Amino acid sequence: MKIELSFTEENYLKAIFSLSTIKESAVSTNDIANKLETKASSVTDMIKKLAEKKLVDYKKYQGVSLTKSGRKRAVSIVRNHRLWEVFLFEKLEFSWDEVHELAEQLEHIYSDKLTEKLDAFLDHPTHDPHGDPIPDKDGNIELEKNHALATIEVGITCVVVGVRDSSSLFLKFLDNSKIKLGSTLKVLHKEDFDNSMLVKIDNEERSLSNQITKNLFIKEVE
Amino acid sequence: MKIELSFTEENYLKAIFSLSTIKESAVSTNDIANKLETKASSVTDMIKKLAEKKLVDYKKYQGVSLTKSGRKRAVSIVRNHRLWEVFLFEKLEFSWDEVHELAEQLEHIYSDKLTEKLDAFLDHPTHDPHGDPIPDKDGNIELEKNHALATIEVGITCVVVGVRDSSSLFLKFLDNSKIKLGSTLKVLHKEDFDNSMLVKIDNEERSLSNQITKNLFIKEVE
DNA sequence: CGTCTAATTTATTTGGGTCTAAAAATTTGT
DNA sequence: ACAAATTTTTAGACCCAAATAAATTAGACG
Repeated sequence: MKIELSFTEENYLKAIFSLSTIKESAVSTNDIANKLETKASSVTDMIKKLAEKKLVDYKKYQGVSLTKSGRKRAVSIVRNHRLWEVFLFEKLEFSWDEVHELAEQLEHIYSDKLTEKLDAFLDHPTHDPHGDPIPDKDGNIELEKNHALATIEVGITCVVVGVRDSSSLFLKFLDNSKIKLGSTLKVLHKEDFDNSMLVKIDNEERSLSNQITKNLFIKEVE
Repeated sequence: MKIELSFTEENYLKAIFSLSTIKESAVSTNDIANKLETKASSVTDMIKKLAEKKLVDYKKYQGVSLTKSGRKRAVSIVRNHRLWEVFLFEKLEFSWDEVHELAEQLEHIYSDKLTEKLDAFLDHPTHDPHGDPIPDKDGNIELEKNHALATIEVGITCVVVGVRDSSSLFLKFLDNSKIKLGSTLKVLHKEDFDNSMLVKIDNEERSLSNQITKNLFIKEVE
């Protein structure tokens, strides 16, 4: 039923998936090479392999896109990755910045049963500790038009368009902090240590914890 | 600090460790080949690699034994394996016979921190779901003076505390036979002809072949 | 048309692991 | 103690996955 894929093949699928959510159009060889820190020629090779396995659609010089089954596979790896991140963060109390590397390993242990049991154990979480949405078991993934503030790069200016966590506690905090819908803010610095962020709001510099930034939806502005 | 080992190298270490707990003396090339279902010549090759990395002591034709650091590494893999088994069994509710295969994968994800956090999360378990002892973080492992059922005298009552052969085939057999950890059984008769045993389990009389009885660890009760 | 850039092909390399066949060392049987 | 049997080691080759450099080709565009 499910083809055995190597570690590397799975990483290519993931990369193509991630690039194609950003770019919409077919993904170029160079983009992939860039993302995976390898050479374009290597990418072409791998693409051919994946095309043979019907995981990507490939026409020479036209870039690649995932087929239905390729996408399915990619999404399920992402699902795995994010579920493990939740596990590591919530149950094992790893810190925010440690979970990614470990999940990179764990995501490749492929067993549908394991994934579903883990999902149930974690109480069907919808987002990982970085604020990224977890695909459901049918492969549906929340279309994030709205990025969490946590995912934004330094230097970008954006406006608040929503919240993920609508608890009164959180809303009260926002109120006190003078952050509201439509507030404009600019990302000045990201602290690797705890992933807190230094932002400028209303010409004031403020530090926001990851807890905050992953629950604030924003839209980039130019 | 810790050398990167391949999946295969780690499996050789595990195999050597497991064989040397049974045999006490140095482990022979053939035994390893047998256990790993490969050829003796391949084993010699790998042994040399491991010897270069100072993980085993190796003198030609004399068999191998683990060095201090080799043993340490092997034990930590076993520790990992068994902790994951506990996790899968207790938290994710996998059945007894499913956990082994998955743990075979998980054990190779090597991170001291992960192991220790997992250990703490599981509340420092001392035995895995098959009844095998979990080494502590310093690499000490409980010396099991578990007897195999095969060695027990007629008339004695005992409880199942583990298995020697943890193949899924064997575990499945036990499952079908309604024999599980903690099952109480009494030895009614030993058949000299084929060394099979007549035992009483759950008030039912059953005959168990020697193949079975020598792979079932039990503890005597009064 | 000529030029530039991105993509592809080809031929090699590297790393990891295994295997066969033959030689060498060890063990066993008498 | 010595020939026979067995185990272990060598040497050489093989296979696979993946990456690479260098040369070639396709497509875009003034």
